[in-house]
Amino acid sequence: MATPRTRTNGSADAAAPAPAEADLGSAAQRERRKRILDATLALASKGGYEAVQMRAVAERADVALGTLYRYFPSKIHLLVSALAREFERTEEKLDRSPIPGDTAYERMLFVLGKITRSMQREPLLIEAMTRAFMFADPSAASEVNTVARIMEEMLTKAMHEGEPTADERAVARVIGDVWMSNLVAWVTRRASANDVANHLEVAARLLLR
Amino acid sequence: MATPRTRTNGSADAAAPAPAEADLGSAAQRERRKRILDATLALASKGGYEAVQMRAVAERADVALGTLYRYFPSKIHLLVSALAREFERTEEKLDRSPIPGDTAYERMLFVLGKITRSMQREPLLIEAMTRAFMFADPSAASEVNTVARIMEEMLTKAMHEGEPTADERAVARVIGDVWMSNLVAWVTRRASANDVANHLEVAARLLLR
DNA sequence: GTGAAAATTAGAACACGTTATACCTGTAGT
DNA sequence: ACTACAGGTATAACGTGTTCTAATTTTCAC
Repeated sequence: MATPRTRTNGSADAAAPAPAEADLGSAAQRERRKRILDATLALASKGGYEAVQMRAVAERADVALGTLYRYFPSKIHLLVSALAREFERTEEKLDRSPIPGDTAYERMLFVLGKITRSMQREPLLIEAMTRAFMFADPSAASEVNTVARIMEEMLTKAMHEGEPTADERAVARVIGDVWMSNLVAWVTRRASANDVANHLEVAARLLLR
Repeated sequence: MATPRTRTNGSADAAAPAPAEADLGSAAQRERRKRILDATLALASKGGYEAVQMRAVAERADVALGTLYRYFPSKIHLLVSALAREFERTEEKLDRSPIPGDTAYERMLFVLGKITRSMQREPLLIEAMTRAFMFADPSAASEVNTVARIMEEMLTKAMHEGEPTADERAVARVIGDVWMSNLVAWVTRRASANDVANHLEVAARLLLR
């Protein structure tokens, strides 16, 4: 949701639509939302999930705690929304320059490598956003879905331009699944960045010949 | 860890080995541990992640809160340990009777179907354990690893008996990754049980010909 | 059996996500 | 300009995971 919602005191709002991206609201509101997400990223980059404390975010974004909750109804919504914004930016960047590589396999590896490297650059940020994504409950389904959709789009486009076949879509989804599982393993330090890269490469090879 | 640890007041004990399964400790301690895990399952089955409250677990298991924390240093450790125990039981059951099917693909689908159906039988329990698994931080890496290892074993054995090749191991890992991602999607209600089954089938087809 | 060490208990205390309360402010409609 | 009201602020309060403290009980070596 881009516009703060009037607080309906109903319980879980799993059903609330929340178009996930539409710059509704006044300029001041868009500005506030941006400050909140920026504060979230800054805190997450510095200290990971636990450092993203709602009081700290509010203070850093220069809004009241109640306002923070009006914009993002939970820490999970907040972090997953931040992740969604980052993914949107990443996708835009990817769209701007063509993906090098002669085969779908090569192009896929290129995209996976890009994401993996950005992961290594900001480990705490990734830890925070990954754990929020994975911990999300149905009330944040919309935000989580946005992220999942963008990831699938990026991986689908990695293979080639234009409409993908059903199988290509399936391959992209599987690789996305491998990516997410490995992200989780990486966050718990069960897998090194190298392990992640290797597993992704193997999966791409198995699926893309 | 099977035996309660003396409380070393160090911070994160990511390094603590905790052999993950060795029935050390007195009979009374094993009994306490069992009561705690049983209480955890009961509460999770009835109300999911949020119903597994540490005070409630302690009361139901008839131990003091401090004792609960001595056995399981966090709610995450507790739930992931419960998941590990369930997985061990599932693996034993699978080991007892041979897996039907003529091809690796068919046998894989059989095993996946088994796990998927048990998931539908206890949705709240699965929700609780999945979210804990996904949210885990490095301090619970050992417990999480136990679960991941068993899952990989089960999926590897699904293909055929005996030592798997490197590629078979890789295939099992990828299918495990798909499984975990879909569990997450199912927990947030972004995917129905049917979606999960379909995605697993497609992944198995793509990887096992 | 006895005493030391470890485990257990009851309960207080603390941290942080979340909710609630009471008041203030800016803006839109008249 | 005036008023009404949604949005914002400051702050208290609450719930649950986690930690701490001070007994008490159990276990184990001798």
